[in-house]
Formats: sequence, structure tokens, C-alpha cells
Amino acid sequence: MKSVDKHNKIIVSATKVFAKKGFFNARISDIAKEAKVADGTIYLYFNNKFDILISVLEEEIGKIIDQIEKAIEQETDPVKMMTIFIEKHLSAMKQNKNLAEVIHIELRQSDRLVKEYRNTSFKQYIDVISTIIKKGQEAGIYRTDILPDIAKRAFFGALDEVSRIWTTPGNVKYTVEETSEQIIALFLSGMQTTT
Amino acid sequence: MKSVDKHNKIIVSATKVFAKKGFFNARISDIAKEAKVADGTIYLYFNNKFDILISVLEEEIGKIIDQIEKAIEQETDPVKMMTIFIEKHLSAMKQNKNLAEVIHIELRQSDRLVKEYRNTSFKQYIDVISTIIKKGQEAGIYRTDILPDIAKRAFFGALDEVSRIWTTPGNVKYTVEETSEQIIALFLSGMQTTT
DNA sequence: AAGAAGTGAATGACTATTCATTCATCTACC
DNA sequence: GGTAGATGAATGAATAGTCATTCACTTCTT
Repeated sequence: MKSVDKHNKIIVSATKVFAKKGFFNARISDIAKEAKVADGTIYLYFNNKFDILISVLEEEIGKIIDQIEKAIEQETDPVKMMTIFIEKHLSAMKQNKNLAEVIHIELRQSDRLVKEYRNTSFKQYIDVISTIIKKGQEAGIYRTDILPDIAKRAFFGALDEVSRIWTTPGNVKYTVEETSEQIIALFLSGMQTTT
Repeated sequence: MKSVDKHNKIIVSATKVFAKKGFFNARISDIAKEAKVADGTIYLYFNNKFDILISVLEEEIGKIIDQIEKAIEQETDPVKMMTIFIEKHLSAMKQNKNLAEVIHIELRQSDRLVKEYRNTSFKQYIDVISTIIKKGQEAGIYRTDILPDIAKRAFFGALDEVSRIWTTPGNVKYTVEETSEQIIALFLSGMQTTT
């Protein structure tokens, strides 16, 4: 029987290899070697190289989305929801640096399939943000002149770029906590002093 | 004599092809056809395929950096500096969609050379932001608990992701002006209502 | 022993790069 | 001012290397 174990081992190995070399420079034989299976075995579990990439994104990001959505469901305060989103996202990225790198690099592919992907699971992800914003606006906590459609992008972009701190060497000095606080400060209160 | 004209024609064509297909899926023959030259001619102007990509980034982003730096030099008010940065960046991206797409996609390559590139010209670009923040902090206009090193990333990430509005189809409805205003509102005043 | 799972060498498609050749333009000499 | 020779930009067919995918064969499991 094809084992779930092996499937996972290939996913994890592929994540590692994609993170290091990028999708196009990663060879199937690299992934096979990393996973300690034969090249051909990969094709028992995945249709083709691209299928591996999409699976990495689907399964691994899927886990994070689920986790964040579950944590936010419990909350009613839009400020806390936002805080949770930021903290969960950043700590997930810091914890799984390979995945973070794959997201940085590969979510930007111009390939049709990746674009499609970006339009489904990814969209779901950033729409969590606009939902939070809308709730906050209804509650009178967030300004109504903020357009959730633009703010959600700004927000995700900021988080994504900031999380590079942990994937580019020499920038390790910031903790998840202080980074989260910075993002919260920036987006909730803004940069200007309140005089 | 090798003409500057032809060099430019190749750069522009390459930008177009890279934007459409991404670096790895772009064939030299695609670029040659787009530029209406022979495949071999490309190698009279560039060392290899990668050299073309780096040249696109260097030359085209270089132009934007120069333009922004020049515009900001005139200013002393940190709020206006910030506003100018945002507006110039967004309008440059909206104007040159091919370049915007190449930046979205290719600036994330994990290739050594691209990473190196990201560490020079790109660094210079986002350091313009931290400089503005520091000036604002010295002037007492920006909060001093904001870390410029983190804020600059958040800021660039937000701008970059927001500018995708114009490269992904079906999102054309926002103007540069209203998008700029949103970003300014978000980063300067924050999302919370001031009650 | 049969069927499933695993193997990895062989295949074949793809394309970046090269280079022998062409040809338009320029220079020098009468 | 016209001709012969020199120059080097431009061409595109041929090369050479890479690697995803296949499949004939082996090993494991029940």
C-alpha cells in the first residue's frame, strides 16, 4: 500500500529543495535523494513536478489557514482577531522557514497553474483579513474610509515581506513577538505621533 | 557599431516576455522574435539569459529609484516625503505593468545572482524608506517606538502587493490616487478610529 | 505465488549558446 | 566619384547538455 508517510516525506523534502533552489532549478532527483526514495517512486505519489509544488502549497498553507481560522472563530473583538492573525502568520513562517521561502518565491510564479492557485486558497487566506476589517468597521472600531479590498493586500504584503527577516541570513535578531507588535502598531495606530 | 537602440529594444522585449512567461519559461527565441532580431544578436548585447534579467532589473528599477530619490531630495517634511514615495512607486508600477510583473515574480528568485541583486539595488530602494522614517522620528512626527528596519519591510511589502491590483486582471477599478491615499491613511494614521 | 510498491537506467524533448557565413557600410586609393 | 578591400554587426542552423518522465525489472507483502 502506498504509505501516507512516504507522501509526507516527499512533500517535506520537496519543500526543502524548492526553498533552496526554487522550483525550476530543483531536480526531481534532488527531491528523490532528499526523501531517500528512487526518482520513479515520486511518480507513484505525484503526477508530475508541478503537482508536487501545488501539493506543497495546498497542504502546508492549508494547515496554516485552518489553524488561523479556528483561532479567530473564538474571538469577537476585531482588534484581537487582527492580533491573532498577525501572530499566527508570523510564527508559522518563522517555524517553517522552508515553507516560508517557498511561499515567497513560488507564490509569485507567472505559470497559469500557480496563478490559479493564487486565486483560490490564497484568496481564501487574504479574505480572512478583509472579513476582520469589515467586522471592525461595523463595530465602529476601524475607520470606514479604509477600503478592505486594498487594506487586505497591504496587510498581507507587509506580513509576507516582514517574514523574510527570518529567511534571509543575518536578520535573525527580531523575535516574533516584537515583530508582531510592530505590525500591530503600524496598522492599528499608524506611524504618526498623536499630539 | 552596436546600437543603444537595439540594446533597449531587447530590454523592453525581454521585460515583456519575462512578464508574460516568467524567466524560466521564457525562451531566448521568444525575446528575439519580440525584439525582431536574430537569436544570436541577443548575445552581442548580453552575456547570457540571466544577464538579460539582471539588466532589466538594474536599468528599469534604477530609473525609478533615481526618479524617486530626486523627488524626495526637494522635500523636508517627512510626511510629504512618504507621500511622494508611495505615489511615485505606485504610479511607476501602474505605468509599466510589464516591469511590475517582473518585479513581482523575479525579485523573488532563489537564484544566487538574483539574491545578490536583491541585496544591492533593492536594498538601496527600501533603505530610502527607513531613512524617511528616521528623519520623521527625529522631527518628532513619527513615533519612536516604530523600528525603521521592520517598518521599511512592511511598507515595501504592502506597496508591492497592492500594486498587483493592476497586474491581475479584473481589479482595474482603483486609481493610483485612491490607492495612495489608502496606504497613506493606513501607515500614517492607522486603521483604528480615533475616539 | 500474485499483486503492489519500489527502483534507476534509458529515453526523448527542449533550448541556451555557439560560430561559420552573409552583407551592409565604411575607408583608402586611384 | 568610383572601385576594391576591410570591418564587424547580424543571422540562424547546428550543437551539446540538461532533466522530467517512463518502464522493464526487482523486491516486498500478504
